[in-house]
Amino acid sequence: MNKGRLSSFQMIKDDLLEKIKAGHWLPGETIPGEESLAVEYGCSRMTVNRAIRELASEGIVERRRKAGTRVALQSGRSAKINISIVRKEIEARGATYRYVLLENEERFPPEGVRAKLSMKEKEKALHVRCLHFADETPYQYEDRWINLTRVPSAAQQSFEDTNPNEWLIQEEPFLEAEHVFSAQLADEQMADLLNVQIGAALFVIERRTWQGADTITAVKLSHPGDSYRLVSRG
Amino acid sequence: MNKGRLSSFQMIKDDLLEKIKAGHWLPGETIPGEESLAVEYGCSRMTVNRAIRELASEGIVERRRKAGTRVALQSGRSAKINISIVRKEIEARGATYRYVLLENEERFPPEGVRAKLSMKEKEKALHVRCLHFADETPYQYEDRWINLTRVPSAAQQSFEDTNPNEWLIQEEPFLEAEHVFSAQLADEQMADLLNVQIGAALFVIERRTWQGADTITAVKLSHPGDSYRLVSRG
DNA sequence: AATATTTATATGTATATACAAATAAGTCAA
DNA sequence: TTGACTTATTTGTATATACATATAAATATT
Repeated sequence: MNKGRLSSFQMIKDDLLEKIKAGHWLPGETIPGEESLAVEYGCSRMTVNRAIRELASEGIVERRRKAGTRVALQSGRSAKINISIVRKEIEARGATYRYVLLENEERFPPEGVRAKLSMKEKEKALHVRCLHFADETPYQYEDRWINLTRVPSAAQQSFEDTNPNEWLIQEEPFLEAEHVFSAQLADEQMADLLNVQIGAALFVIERRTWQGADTITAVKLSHPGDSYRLVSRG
Repeated sequence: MNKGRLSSFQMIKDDLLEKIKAGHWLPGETIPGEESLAVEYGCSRMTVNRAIRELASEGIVERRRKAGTRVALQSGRSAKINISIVRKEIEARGATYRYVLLENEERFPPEGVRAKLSMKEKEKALHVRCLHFADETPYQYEDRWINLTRVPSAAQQSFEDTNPNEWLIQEEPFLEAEHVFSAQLADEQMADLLNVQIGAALFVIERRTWQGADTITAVKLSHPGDSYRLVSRG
């Protein structure tokens, strides 16, 4: 009954989480039912319901009607990574951001890209390549293809001032994406662009972004591997 | 009023999300208040409240008392990565899993590791090193330190049959973790272990897991970069 | 004009009640 | 023993009501 400053469902949620983490109920074990917890906490079932429902949505517990609520078994672990806008990423490190456009041309995409963008043959896509600097050190090389059928307005963009990354997020804010992370070696071109030795390790992120059935853009982001660290907590 | 099969708050949530994605309300714009949406959908305010509250917890909208609810400005994207048990990862590729233990010794950890495990000086930790094979090809090299103060039972484990990865998940199921992903080059030792050229690209995951104040284990997982792909959707 | 105070309003939470839906467990029939 | 059916229990959702709280906007004060 709202004894502290936090709302009551939040207190209950915290208390349950603490007990679960402390091993009061082990993974797989069933925790008491809503009714009984409501009595224990001196509140209504709805309040307990909300607390547990939120724990369930966070993957801490699993619920099933009639069977009750049990502590989730962690079969693997999931890490949530935030890939923010490059500029912000760089600025967050306290470095100065600079951006250089290398190419902005309508081209017939190579086979692989055409497949990724699910485009018809003999259709042009926009090829944008650019470099993002942190304090004048190359930080990320961006090689992007944009589906012009889906985003025709991209053709009018110069991308001189606004980088394609930020422009697209502005233009198409709610997209689904798939990321592939890998380690690759720098070839001559990459070494030149990122100012590293040929054969240096690169941390590569490939991202495909779509909405509904339409793929909007496919991009390959390459970073010098010794300086790039993708961190995730949880 | 529950017109379809889905519950009403879910329908409202879906409908709002669809409208937001379609650009009915642009990022930064305020959507109608709960009261007014309740009238529109012919339901109670509480039902609308739940729909919008969930959208807020998913980062789609932002709410402020008196000011109302507005469509969130998308500042970046977040990707959820699932790092499952190595064995399962390998088996999911249709390959046969094999595991070889290389070392299992109590040792004084080097400075860096001692700091990570937040251990006192002159305290031993368990050093376990092993290799995970996919179809007889080296897939992952695991270099792990386990805090024996926190997990004393690890000292009794041979890790001959069960690998430390799975054993720890079993033993200490509820953990918090931090991951760092990076690209590195194979040195002589790595090249030998993973059967790659010296100077090959490695995809490296460093993970620290803890519970409360106690760090339980710190592990470095190295994979041949050209064969390892970490995929995430969302 | 700048600052402090008040007011109005949208969201946030708590609770009681009612019914829906899934399903574990128990019962009965073949 | 097996499978079909029933029932009892637990969670899931909807709603009305009441009050709490943050804060934008309006008003008063200096």
